[in-house]
Amino acid sequence: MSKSLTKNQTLVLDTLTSTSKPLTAYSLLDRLKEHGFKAPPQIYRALEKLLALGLIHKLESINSFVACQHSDCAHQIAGFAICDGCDQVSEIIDDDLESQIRSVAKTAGLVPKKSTMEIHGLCSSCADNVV
Amino acid sequence: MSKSLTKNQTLVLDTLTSTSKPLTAYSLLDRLKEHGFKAPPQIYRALEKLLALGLIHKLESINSFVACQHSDCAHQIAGFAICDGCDQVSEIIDDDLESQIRSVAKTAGLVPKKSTMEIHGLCSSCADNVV
DNA sequence: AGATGTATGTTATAACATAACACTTTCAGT
DNA sequence: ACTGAAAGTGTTATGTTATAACATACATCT
Repeated sequence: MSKSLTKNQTLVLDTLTSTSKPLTAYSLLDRLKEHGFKAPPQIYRALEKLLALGLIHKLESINSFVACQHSDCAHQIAGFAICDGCDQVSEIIDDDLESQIRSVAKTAGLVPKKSTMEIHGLCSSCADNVV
Repeated sequence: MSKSLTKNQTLVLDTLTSTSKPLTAYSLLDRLKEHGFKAPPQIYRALEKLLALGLIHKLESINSFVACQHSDCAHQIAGFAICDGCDQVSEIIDDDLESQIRSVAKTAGLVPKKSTMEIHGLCSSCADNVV
């Protein structure tokens, strides 16, 4: 059995999982104050661990965190499609994308360790509403 | 001739161009204090304009800015290979990458507006030195 | 029990970014 | 050249995101 999560880690993960939208560290802190959280390091330490376990992802372009939408992403390369209208995020895992990233890294002579790909735009329903 | 840049914009762009490594807004501010810059908004406003003109890029994963390496990046879609050892950055523009991004966006039902792709790792010389 | 490794609570501060206001410069249209 | 709109600047203050540092607690192994 894999290592179980601590109370704080579980609370943070559950909050992200049940929200389905990306949350910032400080909005997590707000939501978890009723559970005794008081200061940013409590949140950031839980996030750090969850990231290392591949259970969540950080969206660098919006300084926010989302639960992984797949079972276990620890070593996968994912792309994210982020709707700027409703904040909904889709996580895309795709062999072509992964090989594309490796190929770009190779072009640059880089041994890749970690990558982020984030696409911003409007989802179909938000695009319809703007007109 | 395209619109010319203001003094502040030129100073910021020249600093980025002559450095060839990514700089944060605050390190730009430090370097430009001798030219009369005194407060963050002066830097951020210049950066904002240069971004809009496609003359620089923001690397979201390290909160830093680099000059565009493709003299006039009308391309909105670029990938960046970032060496965590020496901070050197390569900007990659590649038709396959671009179509890959469009395809990922389409999978997610997103009309893409802007995308970021940043790959972290070690360049060949840094990888050799670690051993 | 003692040693080790990890997690936690807490205070303080560092690092990144923008709001708001007053003033100046630029430049197209009359 | 005048003028009004748009863009740029200087400045102060503040908001937002993230980590350093230190003390304490708790679990696990020998």
